[in-house]
Amino acid sequence: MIDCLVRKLEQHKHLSREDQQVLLHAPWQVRSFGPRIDILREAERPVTVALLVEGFACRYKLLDNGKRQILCFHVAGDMIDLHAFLLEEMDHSVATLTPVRVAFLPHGKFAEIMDAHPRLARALWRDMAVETAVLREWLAGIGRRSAYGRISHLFCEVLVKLRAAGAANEQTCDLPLTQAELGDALGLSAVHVNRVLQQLRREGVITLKGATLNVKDWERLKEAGGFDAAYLHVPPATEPESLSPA
Amino acid sequence: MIDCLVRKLEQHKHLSREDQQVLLHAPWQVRSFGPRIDILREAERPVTVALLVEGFACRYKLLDNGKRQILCFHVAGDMIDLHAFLLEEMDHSVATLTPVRVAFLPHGKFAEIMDAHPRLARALWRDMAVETAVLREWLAGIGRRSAYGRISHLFCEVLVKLRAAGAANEQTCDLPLTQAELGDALGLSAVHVNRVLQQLRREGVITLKGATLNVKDWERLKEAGGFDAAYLHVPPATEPESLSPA
DNA sequence: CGTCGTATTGAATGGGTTCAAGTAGCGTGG
DNA sequence: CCACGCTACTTGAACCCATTCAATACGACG
Repeated sequence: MIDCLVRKLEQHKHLSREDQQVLLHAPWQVRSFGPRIDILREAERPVTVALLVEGFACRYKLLDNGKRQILCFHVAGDMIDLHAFLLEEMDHSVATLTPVRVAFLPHGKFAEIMDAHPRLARALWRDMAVETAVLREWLAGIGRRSAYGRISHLFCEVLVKLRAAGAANEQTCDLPLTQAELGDALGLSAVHVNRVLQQLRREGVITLKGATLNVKDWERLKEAGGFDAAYLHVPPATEPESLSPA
Repeated sequence: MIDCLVRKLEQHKHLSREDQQVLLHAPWQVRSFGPRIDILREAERPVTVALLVEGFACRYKLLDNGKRQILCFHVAGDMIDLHAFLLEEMDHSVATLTPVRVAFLPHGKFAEIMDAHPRLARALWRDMAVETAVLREWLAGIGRRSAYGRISHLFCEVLVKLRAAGAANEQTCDLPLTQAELGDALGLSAVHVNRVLQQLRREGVITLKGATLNVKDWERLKEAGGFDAAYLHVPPATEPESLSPA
């Protein structure tokens, strides 16, 4: 169960048997949550670290003007509150999208492991750096791309990330988001998301039905979003270069 | 010289004498750069870590549509390429704004220090988490705030950050940015930045002349930007709550 | 004193929002 | 099994914030 984390960390660098064991056998406590539920709220001070082991979640911020910005999406294997471990207080919230299961581990225990296993600490640190790299790409996209480009880019990102996590095939993956949520993630209104989606469908680039995204023309989508997977820092083998060009 | 880093790290938690010494006496190599120069470019693979010891710099991304997005600003005491240490390859560029001095340390040496001094590693890790927190706030601002709000918010942030770094007084600080650069940071056109600045001046909220920002009405600016300093995770004492309310 | 970069101004355009109404899909209870 | 009600999705029209283009002013500096 915890091995979704081990698997992810190992994608980049092999972990020693000991490092793996210490993670797997730590006293994690697993809890389940329904969909669209806050797991952590801004200004909270968690006493545990949390690992998403199943389902989809997202970070978000509520602004004083009543609007919401989704900051990133999380899938199984992601640590969702390392920030609070390092900074004490949450400066944003984390909510579920689908039903999820989350494994918790007390800060003290986690700190012990980190201090005693620098390799493991480094791997988690690196993982956080990847998350930050994605955040930077989002910033660039929201700041400087058109709605059409942003949506295309997000779809590229999701497909590559889920393929790397082994949770998607060639051109299809889960995307359990309403159009309003897509808007909140991309800095757009739900109405405009709707119109752009229709355009993408009309052009035969994608299909989006229920919670399933189907990329029918990868090259076109990539082009539309100006997508270059480098910032995701996934092993090249897992990139979908091999997708049917039409 | 390197103590700008030590000072920053100590703001949060005291470092042992040994931790301090190991940082201060590492074999740093200092180099100077002129203004508006790239220090690191996207796709590069640096073999050192870099610490900004004097001047202002920024990260940025160039998009395929020719536009630029500035991702964050850096001041003395900031590590500017920990990402490349963790991820190998730069996924964005770092450029100077003013003339700067940068201290370099080989990755190998840095890795040794990190592995041998978990406390120090944790402090740097924490520092990176703060940078990420700021990035999230930028994302929320660009995604969901008006131009007027974004500019106000940025000015609040800069003032608080520089005050915390001891590089600003009550209401005045350096801001060595052209309006075009402000636009690139905020996802706005230079023309519109200009118009909003004039409005802020007209309203008597700020003054911005050359490279100097003067906040004449902190409360008003804070209100306009919906600013709440929590995300900066600076010690409360350094926040400018005490500013003249008019 | 000319020149180059930065700041300023005006007018026209447009991408995206907002508001409002209508439709489709789906689980629930009668 | 159907009516109900919810939520998500869709569509149209009016509006507006911000962009773009283009011209002008300013100011520092050689």
